[in-house]
Amino acid sequence: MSTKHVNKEMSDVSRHILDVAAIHFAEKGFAGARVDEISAEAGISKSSIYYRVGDKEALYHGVIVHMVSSMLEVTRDRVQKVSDAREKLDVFIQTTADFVLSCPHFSPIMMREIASGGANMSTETLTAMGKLKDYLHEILQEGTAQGVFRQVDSGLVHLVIGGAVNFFAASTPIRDKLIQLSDEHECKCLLIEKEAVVNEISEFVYRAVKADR
Amino acid sequence: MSTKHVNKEMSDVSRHILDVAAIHFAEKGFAGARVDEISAEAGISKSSIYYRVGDKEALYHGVIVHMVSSMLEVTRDRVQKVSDAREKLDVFIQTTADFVLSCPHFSPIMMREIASGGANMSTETLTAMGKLKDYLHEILQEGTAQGVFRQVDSGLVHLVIGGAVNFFAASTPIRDKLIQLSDEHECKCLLIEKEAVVNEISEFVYRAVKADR
Amino acid sequence: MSTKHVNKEMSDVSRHILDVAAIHFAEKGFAGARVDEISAEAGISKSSIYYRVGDKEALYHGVIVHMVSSMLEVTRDRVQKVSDAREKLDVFIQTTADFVLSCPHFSPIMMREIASGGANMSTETLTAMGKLKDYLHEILQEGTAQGVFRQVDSGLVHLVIGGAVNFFAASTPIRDKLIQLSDEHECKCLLIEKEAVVNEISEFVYRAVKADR
Amino acid sequence: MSTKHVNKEMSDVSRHILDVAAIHFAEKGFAGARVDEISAEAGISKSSIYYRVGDKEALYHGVIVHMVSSMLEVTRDRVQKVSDAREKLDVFIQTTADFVLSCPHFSPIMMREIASGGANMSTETLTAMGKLKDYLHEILQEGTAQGVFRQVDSGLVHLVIGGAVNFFAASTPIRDKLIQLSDEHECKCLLIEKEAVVNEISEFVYRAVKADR
DNA sequence: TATGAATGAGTGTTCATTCAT
DNA sequence: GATGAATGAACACTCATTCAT
Repeated sequence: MSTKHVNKEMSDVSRHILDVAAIHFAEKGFAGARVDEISAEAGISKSSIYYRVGDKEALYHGVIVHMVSSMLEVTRDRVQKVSDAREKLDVFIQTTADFVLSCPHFSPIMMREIASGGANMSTETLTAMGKLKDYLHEILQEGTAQGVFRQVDSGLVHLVIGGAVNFFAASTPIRDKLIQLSDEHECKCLLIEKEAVVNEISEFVYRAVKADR
Repeated sequence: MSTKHVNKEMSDVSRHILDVAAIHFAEKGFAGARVDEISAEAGISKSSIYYRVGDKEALYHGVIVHMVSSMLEVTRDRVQKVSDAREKLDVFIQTTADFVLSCPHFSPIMMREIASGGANMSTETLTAMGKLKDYLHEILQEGTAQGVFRQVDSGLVHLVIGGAVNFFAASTPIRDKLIQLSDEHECKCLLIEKEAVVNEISEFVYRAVKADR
Repeated sequence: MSTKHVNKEMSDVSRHILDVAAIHFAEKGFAGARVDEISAEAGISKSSIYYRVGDKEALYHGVIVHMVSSMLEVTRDRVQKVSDAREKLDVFIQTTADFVLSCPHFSPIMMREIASGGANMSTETLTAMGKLKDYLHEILQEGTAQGVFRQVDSGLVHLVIGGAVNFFAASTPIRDKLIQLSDEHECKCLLIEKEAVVNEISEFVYRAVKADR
Repeated sequence: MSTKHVNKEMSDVSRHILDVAAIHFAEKGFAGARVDEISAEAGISKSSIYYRVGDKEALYHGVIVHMVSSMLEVTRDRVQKVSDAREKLDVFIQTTADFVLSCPHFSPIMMREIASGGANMSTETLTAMGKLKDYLHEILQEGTAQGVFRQVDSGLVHLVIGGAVNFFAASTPIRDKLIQLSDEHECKCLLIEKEAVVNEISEFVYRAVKADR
């Protein structure tokens, strides 16, 4: 892998390339994505992609690093603005969900990455993900100290939140297909209204972690 | 795609090929898996794979169909054996988790499949997955009718269970890497003992769906 | 580099591929040769070249190893047949020249290889070349012991023989161009009749190494 | 090919570019050399190389023309200073050797050029090389007239001198490798002391061409 | 039934060259 | 004069697939 312009501010062209690349990596995965297609869709020659960003691997890492660091930044900013533990948990979940839902490439890429055992994850990315888990850990610990949350494993909660939010975000096309297949019984679920679902997940998690009384 | 021997009993050789293929599809995804490598590892010539199973896509579908139908079968069998709604929910989660954890290729393959929007999922597979969701729907409806569960969206619960269990199963390598990176603070989570985690997830879900009083 | 069929008898197809490759490596060098052109000229698909022989580097090594080992074998056979030191020296030179002149790819490939400092020469090849030098060393030592040759450095003699023979073999096209350029004065040299040149070189070397009286 | 500034005095910058280029062409050949690398090592932008010197071919010709014309000039100057035929021959060989050994790029480039049949040699270069051969021809003719040299083909002698000197100069790295491979028997050759080798070659050639009595 | 051999259509990557500034 | 940016045209190499045996 070669990475270029690493410490410089990223140019608009590079940003555009990475945005297009993100779509392709999300839809087809690293191995399935085609540099030709990315270049064609970005309206930039293949050689220019190599000139600007580097090889396919650099493209992939550029996409992931940008996503994860953005998420980390957004989450930190928004969680810091509230003080109540329960509210913090809600904000954490809402922020996670907002980010994942507003950036449709995030879930597919992350889920594939997890599926491959983080084979292509840099330490940088892993550290950023670890920080996110640490935020949640602090929130839960604070809530437990205040008696609003029960003693609960933060890793597990993170798993549930991440799992639910990412599965929800990524499974939209599959759910659509499932709905079309089962026309006999009405769709009994609200999984269409995104906002409602996120609120439900938040409520769901709160109920699961709140102190027994 | 060509599929051969679809309705025949699958031979031991074909079974072996699909087992090896599952490992490769799980580790590298459809695009990343190599027919050469599968053939080499299975100890069967590439041409024989084409003769026995079909092309790469047939191989992939063979793997998925087998997995999903196995899961469906196992879940139905075990859920039928209990009668109490709460217990059924627990059995549903335990069975899901047992299956996912005992078949390490399941989560990676499914997560990639979801990430790609079910691009390679046959109607057969989708129907099977829909049935699984229906089981859960019935369990929850029964519990709600009995007053032990609150009114809750079954799609959402399915999402949470699937998300948590699959993320847990698939994220083991990444969690290991994260632990190695953060040696300063003790690992504060129990995410190592599989059985305990599954119980926690079950408890977690029960708390989230149980009736308010 | 990947090498295939290493220990097997080389098939006719592989032999043919290497023969064509030799021409291209001789004319254009390793970097300048094109696998596409070799494949086209050999009438064999590019993929088949990779299937049979391996990558470009394997192709190159295949060519070199075959040449050097052939030369070693031929030289040993022919030198063994004579007993007189002077005659041996003559046979050594004649054999070297015969081989180099009958295999027109040898000189260009060897000269480029020497020019690049043996960057692509395997130990196998180097050892074979070393053996050749050892043969000459023995011949000269024997002659010196018998009083027919003066005390002379075998490395130097090898250099002179190799240099002259290879320069002669490889410089034919350049000499032709030079002759065309200088039409005013008759070509004063006999460098057209190969056999005569080789005899001259042999005579030349003998005069240079023969004992003073 | 485009050549610029051909008739102008060459600037220091262009001289520097050609010097760096010479190293790369010597080490990797025309096809193997990289304009990027030359530009990077010369500390001059690629575009500037095109602006100053021209394309890759112009770079190559610039290097060769400079080398050959330098050699021609040096040889003429030094040969003119002596009058005795034998001494002239010695000076010719010494000058050739001095030039080749002091300019380490000469032999590799020339040997590759010969190997490729002079495919990239301009008439200018060929003429210069022809002149060199003519000098030698005159020297030998003079010596023959004076009865100190036997009747000998000047082309052949040129071949032997050129072959020996260039092979000696270019084969240093390979000889080093050969020496490392054969540690059991002492290195029986003096091919390490450059000056001695050149004297040996001169002696060698003299013995080969001197009149029989 | 089984496979070695062969290959077409990609696939990521390189590199000499150009051009606007 | 000088160069960063951009790219077309290769280029080595891969891989799923086929077919004669």
